[in-house]
Amino acid sequence: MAVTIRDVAKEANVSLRTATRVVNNEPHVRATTRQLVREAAARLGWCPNAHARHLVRGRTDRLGVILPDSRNTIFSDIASAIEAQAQVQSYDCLFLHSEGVPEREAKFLSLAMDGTVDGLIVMANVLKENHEIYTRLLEDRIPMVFRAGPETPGTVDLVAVDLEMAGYMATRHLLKLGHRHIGMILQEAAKERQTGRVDGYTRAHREEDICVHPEYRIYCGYRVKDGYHAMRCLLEAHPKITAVLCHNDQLALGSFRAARELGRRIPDNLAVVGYDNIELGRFCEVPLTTIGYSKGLLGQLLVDMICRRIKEPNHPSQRIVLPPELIIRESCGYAIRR
Amino acid sequence: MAVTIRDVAKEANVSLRTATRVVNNEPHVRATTRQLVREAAARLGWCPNAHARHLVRGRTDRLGVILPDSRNTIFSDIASAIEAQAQVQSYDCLFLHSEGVPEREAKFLSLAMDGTVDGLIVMANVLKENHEIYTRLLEDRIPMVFRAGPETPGTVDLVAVDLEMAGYMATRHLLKLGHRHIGMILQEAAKERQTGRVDGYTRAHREEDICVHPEYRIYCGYRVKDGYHAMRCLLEAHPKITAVLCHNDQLALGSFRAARELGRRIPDNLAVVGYDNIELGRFCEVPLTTIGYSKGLLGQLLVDMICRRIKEPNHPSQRIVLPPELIIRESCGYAIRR
DNA sequence: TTGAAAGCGCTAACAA
DNA sequence: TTGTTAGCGCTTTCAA
Repeated sequence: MAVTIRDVAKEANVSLRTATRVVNNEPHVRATTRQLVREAAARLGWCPNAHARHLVRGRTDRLGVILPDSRNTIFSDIASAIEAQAQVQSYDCLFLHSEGVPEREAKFLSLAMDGTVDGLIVMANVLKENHEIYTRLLEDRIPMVFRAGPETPGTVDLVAVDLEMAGYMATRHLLKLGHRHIGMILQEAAKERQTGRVDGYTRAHREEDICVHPEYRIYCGYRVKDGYHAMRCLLEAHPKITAVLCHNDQLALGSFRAARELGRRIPDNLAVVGYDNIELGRFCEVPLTTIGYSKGLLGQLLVDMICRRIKEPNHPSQRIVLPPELIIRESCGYAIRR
Repeated sequence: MAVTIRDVAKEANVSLRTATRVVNNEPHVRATTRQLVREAAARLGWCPNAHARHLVRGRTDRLGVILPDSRNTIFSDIASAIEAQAQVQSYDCLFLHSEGVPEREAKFLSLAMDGTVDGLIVMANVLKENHEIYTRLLEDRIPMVFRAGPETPGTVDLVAVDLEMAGYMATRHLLKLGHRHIGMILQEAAKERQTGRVDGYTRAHREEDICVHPEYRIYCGYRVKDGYHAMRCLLEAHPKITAVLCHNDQLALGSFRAARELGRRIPDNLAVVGYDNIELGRFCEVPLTTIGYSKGLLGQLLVDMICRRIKEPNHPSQRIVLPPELIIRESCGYAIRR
């Protein structure tokens, strides 16, 4: 069967202890002995068994990162940032895509319980179906940090973007451009837990004494096609709408085709604002005006938090809120004629 | 510390053996005893240690899937198909994104060596830097299957799409529409190992006795922005070009903005064809004409192959080639005026 | 139907 | 500098 470190020790005529010393780069081994063991390992093609190692060490130096949607590239961007910082902290990452399926998310959560990973970074969309499991994990002091809306309840480690401010900035931008009928395409899954965007939208309207139309809000899924259908419904139901705020860039991009099919031209007679600042938004035919935030900082904070939680399980929990930034490109055009 | 199955056995006043029988749903346990153990486990909040279990079992029932680019949604689609079939075969999947970085790919390959996964599905873009490692893995009979071009050498399990046919179909479509100056935006990384598209392109031209311009081919990276830059370069260098074949949809979508910046309107005076049939291609402003293939079948075959390889390490290797399909939408418009 | 005990491959406390 | 040995938490052979 597979060659073990015992075989290597035997081959090199040293004890098991010496062999492990060598393969783990521990000191107190004569250089010649070290060489001997190295050669034996290479000759036999020895490869350490991860399970044995993790079992005895009681840790894996591995982080699990639960992502909601593998098709939305914003999560790839954040994942990159997480991975970069994890490397700094000497951790490997396992990226896990729940795709909005509770059973999948639950399975990933069990990876923390069964020791496959040392801790979990959970990116948004905590599924309420798994609420019990989360509670249990938290009670069991399994290291976890969340990326979520600032309004998330509970005492957990968390980093968020100021969604109220994001909604406010985007809305104010549109109002200043002269828009008076601004729709919102929002994500159903975040309806209850992320009210920030709507709050900001409302505040911007109030500030200008402009009436808010709740019927201009439509809730949908998170896929590209959902953005398409949402835009169609919204525009067909409320043709007065001249601008739309989208929950994220993916939905915004999906909505472009619907606008065109209904005879709308972006930005000539329809303005669209996204959220996330994904790469494709810069390169689509009409570059997307959007809300951005520092993905690098987000990833870094998430990793640093989980690492601290792993090292100090009793450290008081912490929440950090990141500022959003309005990125003006072309999808809102210039001020509309009144 | 953590509660072990020993603790559970003690709590239930049974032996270790009986406890494992219960937690693994083995027969030969009296119903009342079973119940006793279950309750004890629940009371103690016992959770099996994955490493211990995998160590002794010698397997994990887990597959590693190496993907080249987390930002290209085609891989999300194929990953979904893989995961679905893996579930049928009772395997879990770990999705690993190499992002074109040799070190990352190498690290993932080691997951098969160290027993973290039972086998590996490698999606395209095998990095030549890791050629040695691949050779070693193959020699060590680590279960691996590849998704690659049909022209990939060696005796390995592999499933491919007929790229020559894909290139032929796309080119012929454009030629029939009247295009005579057809550019190609190709992926640098696949330049040497995937010549199929170019072969098909050439064949279609020959068939019509139309001259092939090698200078109409440009090679670039795989990101959206690479598609943008490639299209700019290509069109600026060769304004005669009226149609462009892209290595994949992601690149095609990235190229749209470049065309617009150069005063080209798709499809009015520029036709674009992609490859992969990603969701966004249906919903961008001008839906993308592209080459598709059965992602479901691709994923299924990949999984079935790796499972067979795991069960029968000495089974003769197999290669399967899937047929491509031309999906006509709007990005090529109608026949151009000559 | 139940249990005692060996051992998966590795690390690390302790001894020499 | 090197070696002996006891586990990590689990599965499984064999015996009762």
